[in-house]
Amino acid sequence: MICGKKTRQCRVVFHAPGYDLDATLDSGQAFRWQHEDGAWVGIVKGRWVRLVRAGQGIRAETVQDVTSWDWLSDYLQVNVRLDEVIAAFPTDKPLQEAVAACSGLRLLRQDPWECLASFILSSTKQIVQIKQIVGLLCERFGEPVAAPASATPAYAFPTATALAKVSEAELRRCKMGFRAPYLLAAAQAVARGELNLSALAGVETEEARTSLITLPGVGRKIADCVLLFAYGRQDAFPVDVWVSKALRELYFPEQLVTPKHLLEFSRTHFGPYAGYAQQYLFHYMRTRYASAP
DNA sequence: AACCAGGACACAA
DNA sequence: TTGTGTCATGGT
Repeated sequence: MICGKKTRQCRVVFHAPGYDLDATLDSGQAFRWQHEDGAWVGIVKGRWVRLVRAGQGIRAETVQDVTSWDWLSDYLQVNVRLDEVIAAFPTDKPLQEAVAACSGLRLLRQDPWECLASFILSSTKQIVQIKQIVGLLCERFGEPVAAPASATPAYAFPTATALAKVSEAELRRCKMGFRAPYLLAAAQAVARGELNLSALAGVETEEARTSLITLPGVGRKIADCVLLFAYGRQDAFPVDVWVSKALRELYFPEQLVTPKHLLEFSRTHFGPYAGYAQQYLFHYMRTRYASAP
């Protein structure tokens, strides 16, 4: 680890051979990363971070001295043995093709509140639009975060407490439309302690899912996103329009399959890392025609 | 310019 | 239990 004392900048390199930053940071898990001249800039746990591939590793830069990098290695999940995850996948052709096409794609481990709020805003929105909404939300209601002078101003993701005080009309000005009352209700539930997000880390997946679904605007799909992307429940399998399309086209071509059947299939077919498999299928579907002739 | 987007919900049948 | 309309907004 090398720290530049004069500039207060601090750097580290995580050994992460094969880690695909582009796929991971831009695959609809997190919505705050921006691609800027070959690097990814984002805010993690209230810190400005710049990430860039460096040989077999990922170089990270912050603006403040950092004594421990656990917060970032945990977020990026650089220590997860991806080969073991993939080795545990079923060997069916569709999934193997997805794995081959998206090699190096990983699941992140995000902050529960940011993840929950972001996915409340995600319903029937394209990823670019979700990024825009989240960006506006942070700009208007998030605390300023120290960033390099040359960088654009940075803001932390607004806390539940901060958002709980905001009016629905103000939220709607962030272009979130009918999702505004949902976000506000979630913020208030968390701020009041009616929903303890920290406590969810210690309960069974099904119980955590039930708790999340009590929130208005949070159904099975959004709950599973939070369980998978924030709580590391790798058996959670969010089925959105893309994953639904992937399952239908790749596993049940020319067949009528109910959503319930798809959910049942997802629970039984993909094994202990079903959530990981889900992310590969999602990204595969979204990118497979992108570079086609 | 229609169509669709990492859905959820109330209500109908 | 399963199907349909609605919600708000902007990209493609």
